[in-house]
Amino acid sequence: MGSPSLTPTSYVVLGLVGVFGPCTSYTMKQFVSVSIGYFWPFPHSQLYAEPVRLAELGLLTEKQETTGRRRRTYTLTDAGREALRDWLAEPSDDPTEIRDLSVLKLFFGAQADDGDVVSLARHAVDAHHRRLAEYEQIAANPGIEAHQRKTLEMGLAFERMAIQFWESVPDP
Amino acid sequence: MGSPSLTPTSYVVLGLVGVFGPCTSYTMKQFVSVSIGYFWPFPHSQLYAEPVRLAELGLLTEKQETTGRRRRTYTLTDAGREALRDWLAEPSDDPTEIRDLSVLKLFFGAQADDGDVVSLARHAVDAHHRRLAEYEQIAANPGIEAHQRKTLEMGLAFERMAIQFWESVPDP
DNA sequence: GGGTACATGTAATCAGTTACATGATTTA
DNA sequence: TAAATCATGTAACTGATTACATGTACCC
Repeated sequence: MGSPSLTPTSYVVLGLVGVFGPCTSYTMKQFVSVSIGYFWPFPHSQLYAEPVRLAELGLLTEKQETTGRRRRTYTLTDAGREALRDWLAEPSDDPTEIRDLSVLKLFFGAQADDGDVVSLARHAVDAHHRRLAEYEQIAANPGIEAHQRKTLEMGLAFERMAIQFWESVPDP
Repeated sequence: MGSPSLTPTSYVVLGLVGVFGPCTSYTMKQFVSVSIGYFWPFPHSQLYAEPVRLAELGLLTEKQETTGRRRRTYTLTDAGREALRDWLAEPSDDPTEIRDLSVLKLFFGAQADDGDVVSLARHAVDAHHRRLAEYEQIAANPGIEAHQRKTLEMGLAFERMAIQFWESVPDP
């Protein structure tokens, strides 16, 4: 039982089609760019390639326009909805990966030239401020679904923490 | 100017050889598993494959034992040290990626069965507690280099934040 | 009606992962 | 000396990224 070789990206697609109902890759792309894309980034080409695979596996159905843009609309099958629900039911043990080049550079800071770490920290503070502002703008929309808002709160908390952290770096 | 097509992993290797001086892949592996491996994970095979590439590029030199384990010891060349320093000097604009399957599942929580989100949160609290304990144990060692300790503090701050966050999830 | 931005995809490449495999060393 | 574990690698595969390419709609 269970699903053969679905990646996180697969479930993202299943989840998105679940959220929207029948939709196209572009619809997903738009939504991703202001939501999960912030903490689980991937190129838009995946949103075109992955649904094809999922359709082959019988987890989505595909209907292509015969006219105009000939875009493909995807719909969850029962099997797809079940695969998604199974995945959601199983708590994850994989640890969080925080991939941050600035942190990586900080780690090797002893080998940097004087001043480089300080300017690294300054840039990071700026970047996290900008990111925080983006999140706050998104959060200002009152219509966000509860779980998605919760996720956003994680983002907000992270950015605030990161700002505090990087502000503390230049000091002894 | 600048380096042609070095990945973050490349710089990790350069940085590690810089930290240790001449060393083998296994030495790197050991250190990675209690330091950067926590927030920038990758399989040990990379630590065998990547130095070969870097040696071809002239950024490392390789010396292989002729006897016993025939292990290869790598050393930074001047070009390698310069490439590393250049990279460290340029502040990164790439945003942080927080890859966390639990957060991803939370995001799609509206489509989960009753109770699944709550148990997801419980598992996450546990996992982050365990991770925090590991970090604290590492931090107890007084001999850690300053920048590395700073990085560890980021990890500590993140885990504390994550615990707080996930504890808040089951509630309204 | 021409330019520009939005929209929709495909093909090739490659870094990273998985899986395997064996050699060396320690320990019981 | 057998077994277990540590150490050292390689080969194949593939998901993801990069780069390209073109179609459609809108705006000036």
